[in-house]
Amino acid sequence: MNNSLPKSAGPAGLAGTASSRVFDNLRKDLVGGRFVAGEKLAINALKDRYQVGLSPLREALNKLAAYGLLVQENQRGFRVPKLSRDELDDIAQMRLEMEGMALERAIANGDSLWEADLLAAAHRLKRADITLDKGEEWEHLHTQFHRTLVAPCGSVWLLRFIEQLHDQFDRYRRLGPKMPTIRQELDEQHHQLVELALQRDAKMARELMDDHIHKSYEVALKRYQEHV
Amino acid sequence: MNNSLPKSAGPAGLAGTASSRVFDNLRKDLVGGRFVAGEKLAINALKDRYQVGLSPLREALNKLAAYGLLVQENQRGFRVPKLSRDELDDIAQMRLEMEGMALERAIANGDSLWEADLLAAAHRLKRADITLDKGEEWEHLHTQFHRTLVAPCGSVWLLRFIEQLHDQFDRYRRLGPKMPTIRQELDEQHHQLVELALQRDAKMARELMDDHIHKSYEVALKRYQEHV
DNA sequence: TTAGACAAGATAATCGATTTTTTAATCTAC
DNA sequence: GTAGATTAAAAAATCGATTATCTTGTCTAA
Repeated sequence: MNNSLPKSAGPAGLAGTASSRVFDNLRKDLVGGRFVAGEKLAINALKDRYQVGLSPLREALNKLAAYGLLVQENQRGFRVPKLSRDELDDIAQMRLEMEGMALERAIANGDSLWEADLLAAAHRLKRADITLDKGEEWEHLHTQFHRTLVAPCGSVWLLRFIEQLHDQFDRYRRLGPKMPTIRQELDEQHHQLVELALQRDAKMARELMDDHIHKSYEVALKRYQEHV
Repeated sequence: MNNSLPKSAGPAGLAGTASSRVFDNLRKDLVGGRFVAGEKLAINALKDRYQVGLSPLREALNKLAAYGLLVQENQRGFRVPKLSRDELDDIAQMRLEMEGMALERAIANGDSLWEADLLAAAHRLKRADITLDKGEEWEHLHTQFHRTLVAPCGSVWLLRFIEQLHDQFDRYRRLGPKMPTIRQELDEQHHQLVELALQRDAKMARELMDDHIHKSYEVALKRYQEHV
């Protein structure tokens, strides 16, 4: 028997350790808005919540702080970063620049395997949407779709930054309840993005991507403003 | 008495903890090339080297892994990331895009305080160069200069990514011994960058920045090729 | 020979307890 | 009353020891 099934999607292919498990779970919960922004984390409570000892928990918290999903202060532990309009604008602006760049490069580099992956990812996403999002399913497939879209951009660092920005952006977008109406419009764009990618129309694809991020930004902003 | 002196330049204003101290030191050493690329880190040896216990050491290693200066694998600890031509190209390319963008924005936003800071940073850097680099002095002032140059770009995330890319780039640039000849040429450009920034000539400044990064890239590439 | 099983040693990860520092509450002097 | 000192409780950071996993070398059976 071998360990071919990755049990964790942590930093790299880290599997199995308590630290990586709690990292994954905490990351999901932070991105999914299950903590209050600005909140101070009570480490002992987290120990219970994630069923893990102190050492692996602290290691996970340290990683998340370095990743930007937590802030760590002097000798007073960890807290969930505050949200701000300025930061949301910053994140959205950066997404525009970086995902636009990545998409153009991906369209230039992507091979036919990419085309297949893209179609598959879009299909899975659409199907999940019909069944109306049981749990985190749609979120995961959505992330996966955007990841696939830019995957062959040729820059490991660009992909890394984009991923990080997505996590940060989702802290805003996923405030409050779901909005199926707007989602439909955004889902429409996902398919148009695939179309344009397959046609290798980099210019139009980038414009659509800009629009897509703009629309998502408006959703996120609304959520943020309602949430305050 | 208060604690107005920051004792550490860690992730945020983290001061005092053993973890943050060892994080800073390890980061310096990794960026400065005092570890062999690809090397597996012997945690017990690090404990002695940095005079610190296992827990804070592991926390620092976890942070560095999330930051990208280490890689962490399954259940077999930490290692220093390998170097590769492809990655160097990627990093340099990303620096071109991001620092160019940041510089343009900084020139648009920077106030007169920035101008003063910039002149000061350039002066300190030049002076350190004359006294011929005692220890890490020049490196630190160099980092500081580039940081100051883009500081008022208005994007926290852009600054963060640039910082990260600098650390990665320096893993290549700082292989092997110093090269005073080329450094002189690069130092020249630092002053021209200040000139153009003060004149608010964004276009020329960006071109010069591109050239500056290109030249640095050539140095780094040479080092890398000699180092293999 | 050589692939696979096994055991011993080394290393990584985790635990439980201790030390240090912060926080909050109370007290005291003005 | 209020600023500052004092101290008890809480929380963070760290330590020392334990447990789990990997690695290496040796052996055995085909």
